Amino acid sequence: MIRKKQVTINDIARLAGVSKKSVSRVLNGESGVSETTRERVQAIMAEQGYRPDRRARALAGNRSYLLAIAYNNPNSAYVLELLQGVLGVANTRGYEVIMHPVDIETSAAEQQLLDFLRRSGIDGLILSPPLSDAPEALGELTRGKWPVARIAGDDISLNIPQVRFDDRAAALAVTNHLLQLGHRRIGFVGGGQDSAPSRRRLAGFRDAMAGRGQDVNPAWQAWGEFTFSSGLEAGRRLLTPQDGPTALMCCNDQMAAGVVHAAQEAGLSVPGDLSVTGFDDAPIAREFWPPLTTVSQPVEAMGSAATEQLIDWLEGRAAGSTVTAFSHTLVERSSAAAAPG
Amino acid sequence: MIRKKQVTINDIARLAGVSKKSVSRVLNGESGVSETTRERVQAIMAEQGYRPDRRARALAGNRSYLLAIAYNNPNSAYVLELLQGVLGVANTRGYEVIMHPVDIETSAAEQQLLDFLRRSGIDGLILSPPLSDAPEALGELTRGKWPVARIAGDDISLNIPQVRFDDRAAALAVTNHLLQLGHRRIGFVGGGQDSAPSRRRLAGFRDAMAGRGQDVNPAWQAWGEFTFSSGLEAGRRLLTPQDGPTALMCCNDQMAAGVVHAAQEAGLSVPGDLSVTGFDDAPIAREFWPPLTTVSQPVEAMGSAATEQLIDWLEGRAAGSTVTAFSHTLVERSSAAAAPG
DNA sequence: TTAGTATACGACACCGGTTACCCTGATTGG
DNA sequence: CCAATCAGGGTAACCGGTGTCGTATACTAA
Repeated sequence: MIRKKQVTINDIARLAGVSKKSVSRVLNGESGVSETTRERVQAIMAEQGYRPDRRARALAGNRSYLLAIAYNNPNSAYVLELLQGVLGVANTRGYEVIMHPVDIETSAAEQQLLDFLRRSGIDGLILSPPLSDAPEALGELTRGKWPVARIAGDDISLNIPQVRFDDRAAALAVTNHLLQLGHRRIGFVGGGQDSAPSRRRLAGFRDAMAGRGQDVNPAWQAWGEFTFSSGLEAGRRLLTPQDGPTALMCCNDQMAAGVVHAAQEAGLSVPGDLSVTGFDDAPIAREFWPPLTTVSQPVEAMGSAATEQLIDWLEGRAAGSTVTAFSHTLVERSSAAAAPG
Repeated sequence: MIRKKQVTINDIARLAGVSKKSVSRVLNGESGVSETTRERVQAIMAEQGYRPDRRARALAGNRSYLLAIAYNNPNSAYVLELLQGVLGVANTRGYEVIMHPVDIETSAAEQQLLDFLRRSGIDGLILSPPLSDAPEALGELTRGKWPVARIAGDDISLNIPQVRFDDRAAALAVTNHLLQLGHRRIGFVGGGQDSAPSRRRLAGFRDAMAGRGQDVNPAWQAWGEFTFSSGLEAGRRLLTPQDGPTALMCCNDQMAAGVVHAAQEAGLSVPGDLSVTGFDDAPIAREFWPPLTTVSQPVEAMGSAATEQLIDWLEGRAAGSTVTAFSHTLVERSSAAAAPG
């Protein structure tokens, strides 16, 4: 195929009247080059539009300039938004990014990821949730011996770069929002009873309720599977003809949508009779009717941060234990309004 | 980072008692090796778990074993499903895949893609819709001079590998479905008036109507932007209190969802009073209520096919003009039912 | 003054494959 | 019987960078 003859390091060296090693030094910002030489070489590189060949660099330097994102999130928009953030910093720092879907049960994920790490020849791996949030899926991977960064809510203070999202605070915020709207009879719809995010969100929910001296009614709690249909079922179970909740906090938008539908089935109007909140700000939150009040994560920024930290670590510019925390934004739409009565 | 000392071609050569060139020949299926030698070498490669180093191969062979997917589709699930198909064949054939989002207006896309092609050092590029379906965005790229494959509905018989989806037949099928349900007053909601898929789908719609001798009523046609809100507006415009359509065929699921909501606003029940069909089988089609009757594309298979053809072409195994056609599957859910009355 | 030590380079091997070219022995055709 | 051909295989250069080490020059310290 048409592969243009590129300018190589040899051309630059010849034009600058120095050895290729010196060009290499300039390229990598190493010391041992005088200021004048450095400038001359840089000028020539710019003039010739020189771009070092990634393949050669990779081979000689025993690296690949390839990063990967491991993902198993059913929310595609989340994955691509994360990718966007990762790509942004990776590309400006000379890396490419490959995607690595993980669709096996988490128990086998560790082995599979270790294998991938060994075979693919990537320089670093970014673990995204929910995979990254399942300790049993990681094990060896997060001991700091592998070039791995992690995006997850929990900070188990591992020796790898981590990006956190404070689920608990986010859940507290939505719940408070409902409380401020006058709701007192508030229920909770979790997803995957064992999932770490759900547990943290439940904790935040309880914090908020406790903060106002409200009891949490176990009869108003249900656990789904993060899907629309499980939300629908949860809604049908929870929305009893009498003594039902006036608001439901759901652990993701799909389930919230299901709950809204269950309410409509039961002849309840949303948000007139029942307020419902989602979580994540997935596309469905916007595309649903009524549009869902929810909380959003700065997903793209989290991707950028993780990548930045990972590359810094790989290149020895920083320790492998950086932790960056991000927080939510409450997105008020129409599925939550003042409590009835 | 822990980078295991890999088995190299030299090790294999030494163990097999041949030159590394011979190992290379075996590796690449070249001739000039006796059957016995070939088998011996292969046995040793297997035994040692030898995997040729992609970087070295890339450097020496002046290739990169990197493919890219250019995408600008707002439907994330579509993009990731495509990726799944692409990854499947790419990986088994020794390639990695990088993602390349394109978010600029199509007029500048061509230059940007050419730039990307030159700078990134990839071996091949897969153009996905809607980008790949906008002739003005491609130009030079699809003249057969660049290592590009295209996934799009139109076959303008270019000299590059192409994968087609027959939008017209799919639209015909959904429309026929509505006709079979007894509908006669059927409207059409397009997206992006100039978009090629919408035009083809309109053609299919007309085919079906003509096939039953039905007129198409221009008052029952509207054009949105492929978004929920534009579907909502279209629905509000079309669903007049009297003399309105009894069914609406929409060009994607988001718009169909918007239309359904408009119907509910207007006091119409779906599918009782109005049947609505979507297109694409996006997640929302399942997550919406009522779940949308729609048509789905074999997206993953299309990704695989495009990749297969592209690699075959790159490796000189096939001509660059292969065209593979795929067709729809009608997904009957609950948003379309028998015509009222 | 002399030795010691940074500083600023260059030479050269090397990363792990591929490409271009050469060599040898056996077979075949005339 | 000899030349041409071909299957089978080896040698060495090369792809475009980086790592290691040697060395000349200038500067510093004793």
